[in-house]
Amino acid sequence: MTPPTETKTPARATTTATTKTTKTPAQATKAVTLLDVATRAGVDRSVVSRVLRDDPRLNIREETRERVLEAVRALDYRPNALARSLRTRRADTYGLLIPDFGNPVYASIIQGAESAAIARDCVLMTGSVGAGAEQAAHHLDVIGRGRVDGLLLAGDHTDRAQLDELDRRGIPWLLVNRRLPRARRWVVLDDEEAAGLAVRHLIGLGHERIAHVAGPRDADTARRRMRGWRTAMRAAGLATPARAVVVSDYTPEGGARATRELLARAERPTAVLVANVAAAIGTLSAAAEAGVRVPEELSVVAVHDLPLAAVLRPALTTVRTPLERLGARAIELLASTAPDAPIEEVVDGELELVERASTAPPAASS
Amino acid sequence: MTPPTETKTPARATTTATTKTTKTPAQATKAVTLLDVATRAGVDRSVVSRVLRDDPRLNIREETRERVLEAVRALDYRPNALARSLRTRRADTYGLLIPDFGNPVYASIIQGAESAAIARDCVLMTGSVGAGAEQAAHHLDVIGRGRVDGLLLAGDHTDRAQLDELDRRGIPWLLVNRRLPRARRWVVLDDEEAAGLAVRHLIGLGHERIAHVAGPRDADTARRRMRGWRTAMRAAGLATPARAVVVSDYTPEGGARATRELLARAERPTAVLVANVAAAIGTLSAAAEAGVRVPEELSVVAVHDLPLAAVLRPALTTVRTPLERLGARAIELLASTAPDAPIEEVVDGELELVERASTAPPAASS
DNA sequence: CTGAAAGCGCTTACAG
DNA sequence: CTGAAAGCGCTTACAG
Repeated sequence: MTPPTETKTPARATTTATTKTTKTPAQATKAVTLLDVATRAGVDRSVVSRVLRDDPRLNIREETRERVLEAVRALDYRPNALARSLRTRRADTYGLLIPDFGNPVYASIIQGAESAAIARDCVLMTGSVGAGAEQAAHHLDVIGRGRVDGLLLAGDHTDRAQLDELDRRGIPWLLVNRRLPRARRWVVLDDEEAAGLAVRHLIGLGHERIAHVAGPRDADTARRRMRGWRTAMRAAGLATPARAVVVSDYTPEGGARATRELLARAERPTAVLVANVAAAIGTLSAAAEAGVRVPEELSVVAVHDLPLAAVLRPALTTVRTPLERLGARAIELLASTAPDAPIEEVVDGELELVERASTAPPAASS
Repeated sequence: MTPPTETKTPARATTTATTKTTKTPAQATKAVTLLDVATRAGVDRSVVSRVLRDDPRLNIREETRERVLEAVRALDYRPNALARSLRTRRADTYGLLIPDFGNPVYASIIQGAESAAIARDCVLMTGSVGAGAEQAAHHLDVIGRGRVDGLLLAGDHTDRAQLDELDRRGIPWLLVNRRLPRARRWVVLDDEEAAGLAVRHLIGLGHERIAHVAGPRDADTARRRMRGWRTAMRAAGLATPARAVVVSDYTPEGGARATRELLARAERPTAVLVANVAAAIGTLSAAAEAGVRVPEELSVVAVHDLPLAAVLRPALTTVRTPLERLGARAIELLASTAPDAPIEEVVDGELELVERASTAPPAASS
């Protein structure tokens, strides 16, 4: 009705460009809103909203619905997620906390979680906590501000106090790939079976002195893989002396260090199960450095497969684990389970021994 | 004033638990709101808000301010980020799109961007687009719904049409580690210099036949590294024939394939610059497979350093690049630059040749 | 069968 | 110096 007033700004022209003109088409790109769509379609905002969310309690003439959808298309309307979330009290966002983006094992978990989140029309926010506890604090703080509907906790930087804090704030959480005492919400892989599979492969090749480069003492995965090693050894009547085990972390450097220690011991093993593929890279490196030939003098097998494993020298035999499925399953469980209900799940199936060049029968020499 | 009414629900007791009781302390964990804090402190909500954001236009008695802060602490109040964002029209969130979480080069970029976002009290949302274009579409769609204040685009899945779409929606974007024709907002590393540094290292060792395992033809980084290789070669009076170049992608498998091709050619090089560290892993693998000893028969150097490089056999000589700084700088530029202003920045300094075991003088045999 | 209204939890110009 | 009010863009019980 009222035509755009030509605002003449005489003397007091300032540098600020925020003169409120009545719509300047090219500029400003003011976001299209529900009201814009409603106006164009000649209906109320609420009708547009209901059409878009397919409200079953909405009986509308097909013709009107068409008009609404046409307006949505014409204006390329995209509902504002923040406004929607404020109203519905659902952020449609899940958080995932990992130790470090550089760890390729977590890459697969992230990938799985991301796909599952997308499949639910949600968004995944992944943060790393690294070495610095202050980064973890930041993430927990942010998360407390209503930005996520739930939080996946992978990696070792979670303690009981943090879980209590999340409980207090009413934010559902789920431990991924690890457990914690008194925390009855977790989803993990069958680490024990993965380790067992690797050991049985070595035993099948004829090995008897099979060492274990284990993960960190306080890591839940490490304990379960160690148990798998021990159980499989005993089942075959083989000894599991303390000297056959050396503790490492899940990095190449750690694996190298641990392997050096192992190779320096009196009675050298003919084979070794490394608890983690990244550490196993270090094992190969340490063996080469010590002049120990793999697989002739030392067979090496590791838990978790990676594209990288195929391209190492020698190519690394691994146990493939469903890491991506673990991430996806974690989102599904988090999204579909009541916040106070326990979740205790071992992701099933899909363990597979990927035989490459790093394992072979022991040399006849012994 | 009115005491909690004891609601006796006689006959029509249903299963639903949402009987509106006047505060049930233990249960429900209703989020603390601004009003709760205001009520406890005996002031208006607006005062609390201003105290918390340190509004300079607020003159308040020190005593009152104390009371407010005390209430905030006592209730452990955390402002709702969604409500705040809706009002201020700032999501305090930046997006980052990468091709693949499994690529360790991007891990460093993410890490840098994450730290920078945290430093600005913002949140980073990282999504991967992988092979599937539909995942990219999902992310772009989500981003169009007001969830981010700006978007970092790393990786090759961006085309001009997507940028136009973002422009239309008024979402500031910035290309990271790549450029695109007619897209004047990017931040990159000094790829040319990085490649040059590597080549000069090889030349310094006495090499003359220096091949190049290049990146993908359409990758901007690949072109710049190739130019660096060529320029450094010519500056030393060395030839850069077409047969000295072989195209690869930035994966170990691709690097292995390309290197096999290179080694099969008539006149074998004594050294090779691999455009990317991941591809160089494949180069080592292919060399070993072909019985070509590194570095005795072939020196190998790659762009980008990784912890992994130190633990390969032989340990890989690399050019360390400030990837983390690239990610951090990208966030800073995105946050501090007007959406329509051009950004064309080469992250400066910090290139360093990390000499390990994969490079040595050429064998005297030639 | 459709519209008007209230409200999610904030921030911020505006009164008093 | 502090409070009341409007409004960000949605959704959803409630009227008519």
